Amino acid sequence: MSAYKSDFLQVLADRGFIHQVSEPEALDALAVSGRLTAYIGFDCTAPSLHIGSLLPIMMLYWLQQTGHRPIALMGGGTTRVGDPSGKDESRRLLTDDDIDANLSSIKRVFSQFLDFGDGFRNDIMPFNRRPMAKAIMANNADWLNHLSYVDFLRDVGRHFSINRMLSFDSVKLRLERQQELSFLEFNYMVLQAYDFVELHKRFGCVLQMGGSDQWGNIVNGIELGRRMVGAKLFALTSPLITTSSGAKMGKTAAGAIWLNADMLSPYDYWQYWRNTEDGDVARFLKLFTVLPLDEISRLATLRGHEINEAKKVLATEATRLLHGDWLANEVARTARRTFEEGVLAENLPSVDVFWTELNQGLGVLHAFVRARLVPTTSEARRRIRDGSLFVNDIVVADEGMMLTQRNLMPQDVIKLSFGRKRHVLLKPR
RNA sequence: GGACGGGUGCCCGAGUGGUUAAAGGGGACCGGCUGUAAACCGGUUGGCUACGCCUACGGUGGUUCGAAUCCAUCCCCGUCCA
Repeated sequence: MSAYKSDFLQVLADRGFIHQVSEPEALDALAVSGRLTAYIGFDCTAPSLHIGSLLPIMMLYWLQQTGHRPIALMGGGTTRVGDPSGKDESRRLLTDDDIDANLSSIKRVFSQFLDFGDGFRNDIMPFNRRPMAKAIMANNADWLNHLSYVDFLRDVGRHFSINRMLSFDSVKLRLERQQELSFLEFNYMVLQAYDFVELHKRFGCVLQMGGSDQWGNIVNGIELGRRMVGAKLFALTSPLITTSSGAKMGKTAAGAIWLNADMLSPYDYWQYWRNTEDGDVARFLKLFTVLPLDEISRLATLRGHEINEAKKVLATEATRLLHGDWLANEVARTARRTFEEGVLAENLPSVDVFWTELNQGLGVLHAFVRARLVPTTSEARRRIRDGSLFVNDIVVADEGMMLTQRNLMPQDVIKLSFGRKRHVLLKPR
């Protein structure tokens, strides 16, 4: 592991955040000599970020914890264009209303990880020798939306070489695969480069971070900064995180692992981390928790069924960061009761039904759809044939089964399960 | 504007008049084994008021007893030409 002099780079390196750094020695020296301002951009393509964005967020977290100043840049402007990097086809364009709605819904999550001066976070890290710098939230719509086209072309566009742009992966891939790349998307990298320069001018930002697929875009920004304002800028990218069996992170039955609680419950979030593959536990502890490294290396020595302890720590710590202490402990307890003690945990995700429905009898097929354990009644039928639906832990044998008050457990709930892991309580009211 | 090729289920991709809700693969999910892991093995993968009905092969209209498959037209994509 390379030895950096700055806490910032050393922590990121130790924890496995670094894929590539431009001019590491110079950046390291800069980080030692004073406070850096660095940014990461986040697109507003969905109403919530998902765990793919967690890695960049953690980089901003460590940046701040090691005494520097993070900027979370909302892509209110760039989302109107659409990043072609790593995509085969262009996404359909989002409306401005969608983007606005997404943006405001995404913003909230950052205050869990960063201190914007609202006093919400107040971590004291041992290596934090400087007073904490307030994080900045910016939105590139503020400068991109009002650009005048010809001025922009003259000031910025003249610094870009089409020849070179064509050689970037994001572009090259599309062309090679004979997938269309619109002029609109082609401009994304220009706008992103311009963001970097703008943030440099506004806030003295000298470093852009991002996923490894952003390297080309970031380097463009460095180049533009040098040409336009003679700035010395830096790039730092994180590795693409896949599970040890090679899959991309963040896919599950229900879809993406969202960070917003209204799109994925803290319980399900905890479960996601709890089900981490053995081979990923140590790596994920370093990336997605803030536990000290010696504690992590201790957990990493666990083998066989003992590694489950480490997974629980991972799940609880990761959930704590996003949802806070109280919820993290609560969902950990719920999981323990459900999976280890085999008793009914009343805090499992639940769905309300009416007493009158139970009086009349509620068909199992519909009950499972209501609980959102299966998407359709057809699916419910298939799953019953598979033997993977359970009512109160008893396999459902008859698709015509009716749920009534007789199915209520002493706690006045009916426990529906899909497979061995996913449970929802039906609560009459 | 012209020529040629193409648009099939979550994705890739077969299929050129009927037995096709559509081969095959990938992905995903469930089950078994286990440790709420991986690997492996098995199953499932359009909807519904369900032994029947409905929707589906870019859109619309047509030919036919019958169309993803044939015809017309429109839209979209790619390659080349202007």
